[in-house]
Amino acid sequence: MTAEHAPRILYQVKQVELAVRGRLDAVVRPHGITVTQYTALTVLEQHPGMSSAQLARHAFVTAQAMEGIVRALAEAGLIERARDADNRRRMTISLTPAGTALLAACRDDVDRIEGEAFAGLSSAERSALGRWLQDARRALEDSP
Amino acid sequence: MTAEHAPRILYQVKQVELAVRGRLDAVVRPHGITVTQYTALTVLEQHPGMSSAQLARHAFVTAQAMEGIVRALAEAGLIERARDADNRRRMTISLTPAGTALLAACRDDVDRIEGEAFAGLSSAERSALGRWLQDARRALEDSP
DNA sequence: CCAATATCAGGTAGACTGATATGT
DNA sequence: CACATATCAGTCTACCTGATATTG
Repeated sequence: MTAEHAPRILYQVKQVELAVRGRLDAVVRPHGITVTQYTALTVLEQHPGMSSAQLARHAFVTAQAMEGIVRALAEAGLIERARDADNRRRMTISLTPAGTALLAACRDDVDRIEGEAFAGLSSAERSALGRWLQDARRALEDSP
Repeated sequence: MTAEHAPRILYQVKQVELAVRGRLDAVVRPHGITVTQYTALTVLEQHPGMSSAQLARHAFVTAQAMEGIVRALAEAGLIERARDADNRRRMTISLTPAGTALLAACRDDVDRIEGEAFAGLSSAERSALGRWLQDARRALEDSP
């Protein structure tokens, strides 16, 4: 007889991410960007002045992969790059007004998706969930 | 003054998934498959006899996208397809011994990654986390 | 005839490795 | 000279849309 393996938490994380991706795509696509590009934009909103290389490390991808995403956002006029005065090999990235406006235009829809996903959770439970996920990310980025 | 937006739980889910993907890639790549292919294999392990179309719905992708993944797994000799006797337009998929062996060979490494990610959580907390994520997936798949 | 399934064909996005240029 | 950053080029995987054939 075969042992019943309980689904791994890692697997369930991926499943939620897959389900979210489709919903998020429907929200951001009409604005002309992809989910990956949207995510980069939200990181820049929280951390203005990041470089492409920093964004890449943050997303666990190579500098080259992030380059393409950043270029697409720049060509769409959603971000601007400028040489860092202190470190002239670096390009700091900031949102343009159009980039800020795009994020604002998506916010309610994204909040609605999050509301649906975690409708059954209390405020305290949501805090715990957020904290556990944040700890998981940190644990995984520190160890390799 | 700018309001501080607490990072969304959806965002944190994606961050964990990104962090996991890199680690998982290092585990499965030496076996000649990608993370996406590995995930499909684990679904088939839990649900033997699924069709490609069912796998596609499960992963929130089109039948065509899953087709490519399934074909790659079949060409690698990790799965087998057979016409469903009851419904001859369907191809039911099952793991080959090589597919089962590959999953077994990865299991400890994947368990180790999960252990690192959620090292700080008690058994009860892990259960709660798994349940909340499962509920989130269901809520998102039911609503669209 | 319509719905589901499998599959072919072509296109795009995002990931990789490798190579190059430049600034610290 | 070593290292970090930005970027070009080529390739692969995983998505997508559209079209076709078969079965229920």
